[in-house]
Formats: sequence, C-alpha cells, structure tokens
Amino acid sequence: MAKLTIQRQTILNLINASNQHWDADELARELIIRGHKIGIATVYRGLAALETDGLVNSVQLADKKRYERAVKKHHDHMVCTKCGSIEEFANDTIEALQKVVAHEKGFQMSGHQLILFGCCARCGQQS
Amino acid sequence: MAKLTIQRQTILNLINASNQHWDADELARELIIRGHKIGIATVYRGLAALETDGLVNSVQLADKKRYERAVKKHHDHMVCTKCGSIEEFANDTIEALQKVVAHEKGFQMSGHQLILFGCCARCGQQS
DNA sequence: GTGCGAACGATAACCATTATCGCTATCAAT
DNA sequence: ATTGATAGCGATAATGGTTATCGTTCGCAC
Repeated sequence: MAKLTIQRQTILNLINASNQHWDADELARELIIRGHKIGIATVYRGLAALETDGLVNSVQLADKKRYERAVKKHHDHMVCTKCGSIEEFANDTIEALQKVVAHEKGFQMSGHQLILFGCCARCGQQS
Repeated sequence: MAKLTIQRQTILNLINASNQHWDADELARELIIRGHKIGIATVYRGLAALETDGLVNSVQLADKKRYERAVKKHHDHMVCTKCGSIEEFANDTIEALQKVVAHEKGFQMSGHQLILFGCCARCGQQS
C-alpha cells in the first residue's frame, strides 16, 4: 500500500466525484484549473499507485489509458466510436466462458480486456 | 481495394508464410534482412491498406499493433504476459452474448476486442 | 512519350508515457 | 527539536510506436 499523499488524494477525489473515464492529461488539466499545483509525472505516478492499490480502475484503449472510480463489481466497456463515451456492462456468462476457454488451452488466466466498439444510443439516434 | 504493390505483396507473403503475430518494426527488419529494400513508413501504410482490404488481421495491444495472416473465421486472442506469445481462440457463445449485451444498451456494435492475459501452457510449466 | 495520381523512402514530427534529477515532505529515531 | 533515510514531487528530457511531410519514382491511360 503506497503512500496516499495529498496529490494522490486530490486525484482520487476528482475521479470518485465523477462518472467520467479520465486520462492522465485531462486529470492534470482539470486539477490545475481547480487551483491545484500538480505535475503531469505526478499524475501518472499517482494513477499507477492508486490502481495498484485498487483505489481506481483503468481501461487500456488503443491510444491511451483511462481511469475510472473503483467499483466493487468487475465490468467491461463499450466505447462509442463517434463521441468517445464509455459505458460499462457486466455479463457473468461471458466471464465464466473466458475461464473455460483459457483452461482448455492450458492458459493460466490472470486478467482480460473486453471492449465493444460501436455507436452508442445517443449518437445512433442523431445520424 | 488499394493497389497491391510489390512492397505490399512482400509484406503479405511474409505474414502469410508464418503463424507469427508481427508488429511493423519486426516486419521491416525481417524484410530488410531478406534483402528487400523497404521503408518503415511503407510498412505502416502497407499494413493499413492490407487490413482495410481484409488481407491481414490485427490485434491492438496496449503498446503496439500486431498483424497476422487473415483467416476466414473470426477469433480472439490470449496473450502470455511472460513470453509475449499470442494464441487464438474462438467461442461462438461469447460472440453472441456480446451482441445481446450491446443490444440491451441500445448500442450498435461494429466490432470488439477481447484479450485474455495470463501465462501460457509452456511458460506455466517452467515456473 | 507524356501526364497524372498513387505509392515510395527518408526523415521530421507527434504524442502518450516513462526516466532522470535535484529538491522537498514525511516520519522514526535520537 | 534535529537528524537522516526514504518516498514522492515537479520540471523536463527521453523513449518509442505511429503518422505527416516532401521530393522522387512507379505504373498505367492516353
């Protein structure tokens, strides 16, 4: 359990107070706007530490990593390719089947990443 | 259908002749070793064109994109976090459930990415 | 043969992330 | 309270995969 410094608390507060999925740069900018003096490297280090300790979760997209508040229940993500919004979903059967598949191949699974790409309900209506 | 130039044929041949998952840099190095004069930008452009035309497939990992020969049947990937090897698997039920989940959320799914991380059978025995 | 558009090769630029380094805050022991 | 060790901080340089730029070349229609 790494040290929960002022800076890391500040990052954590911002993430917990929102439902967004933040990247490091967005977080740094927003914190500075709010009057906190914080370096970008500190944000990266802080996020890594917070994730290690299970205080935040992350989604690794192709281009960047995004962080969200930690929640009890595991879930995966749907990313809208139009507006970039991220929604969460959970499906126990998919989770279970992944383990079955891995086991069949003699693969000791330690994690997974499932992302659905497409057009979210909001964007779909507009088109 | 973009032009299938000599360079792109060369890339395609190399990918088709192997079961590896290549990244752009590996491909360029291997081609040069084999006596082909090809620029790294051409490899990137070629891979993008080949993928657009469905002649190769790709897996987007966190740090880089890897390309494999195109196969008829869609599949997902298991990545060994020790040796970096990539295995393929397919599970129709998982595929179907993804569509169900997306539909429930009013999400018009256009693609997905499922990667299982862990330790492959070979690495698991050694440890 | 000429013209044109697409692709090529070399290289610079981009951008998210990580490493470096000197400084500072924290905290336990004195 | 002072010291000393350690972890973290902030600024910035470096890294590394990918993309953009630009002048040149190739292939094909006319």
